[in-house]
Amino acid sequence: MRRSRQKDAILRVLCETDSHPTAEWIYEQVKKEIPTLSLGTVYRNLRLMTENGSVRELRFTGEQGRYDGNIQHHDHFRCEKCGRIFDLGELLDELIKEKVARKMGACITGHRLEITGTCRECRNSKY
Amino acid sequence: MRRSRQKDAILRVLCETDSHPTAEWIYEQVKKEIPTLSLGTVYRNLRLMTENGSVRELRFTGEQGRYDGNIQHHDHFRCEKCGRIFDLGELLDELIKEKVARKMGACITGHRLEITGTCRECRNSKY
DNA sequence: TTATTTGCAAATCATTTGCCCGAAG
DNA sequence: CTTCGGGCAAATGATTTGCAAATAA
Repeated sequence: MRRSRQKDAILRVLCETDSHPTAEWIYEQVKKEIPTLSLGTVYRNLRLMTENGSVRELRFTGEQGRYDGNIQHHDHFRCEKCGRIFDLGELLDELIKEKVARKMGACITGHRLEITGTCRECRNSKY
Repeated sequence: MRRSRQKDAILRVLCETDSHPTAEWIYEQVKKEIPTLSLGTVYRNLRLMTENGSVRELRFTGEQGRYDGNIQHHDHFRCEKCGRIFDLGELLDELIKEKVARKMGACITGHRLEITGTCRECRNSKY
């Protein structure tokens, strides 16, 4: 994969935020710096980076795809009111995975865990 | 929500399988019985039933949406080779959720957990 | 009767692709 | 040079929607 100004900028923007943005949002940000940028390029590069492991793709319930610059495994909390996604550490312990592996005769390579609820702010907001 | 022949058939087909089918697959099955059925009706009704809680929508992998007639909470194992989705019991224990709730000041309403790997059959297949 | 649901086709929306041109190595 | 990446616009594929006709209550 050849390097480019747009790839650099996309990855930088993604890594500088902790907001798990959509491709669209990244596009808007990078456009400020490279006005000729096209949305297709953002999708293309996010996909390439996901494939080579520089980026993680999150795909929650029915919504648009979101991206995470933090590739270390971690689980997520999604607030059902405001839609924000927060990082949690790795919650699922190895014992559970081993238990599943044994019971199913399967070989486990990963997991995705999303906890949902209402975040502190939304609980405290008036409406 | 008014009852209808197509709603009954859709729900029956979904509950009779354990294959976590797509809307398309359900459509093919029900079409055998109601040849005039349209795909739009399947989508429309699956959505209504998801909203009123008769059906569960699975949407983890970026793939097409899948539906589950078993509405009791349970987690899933997805084989990355054959793509099949197997049911697991409820794996995530309450303690973990409480810990998250306390740390985040959030109120937890649910979770989705998908474990991925290679199932027994695929491990044993030659290719 | 009359309110809902259906079937159909057109519309949406996120994402991907084809193509030709400009840039990277 | 020569190959790969970018911009653009058109294509795709899943899902949703608008509407007139059909059906459940």
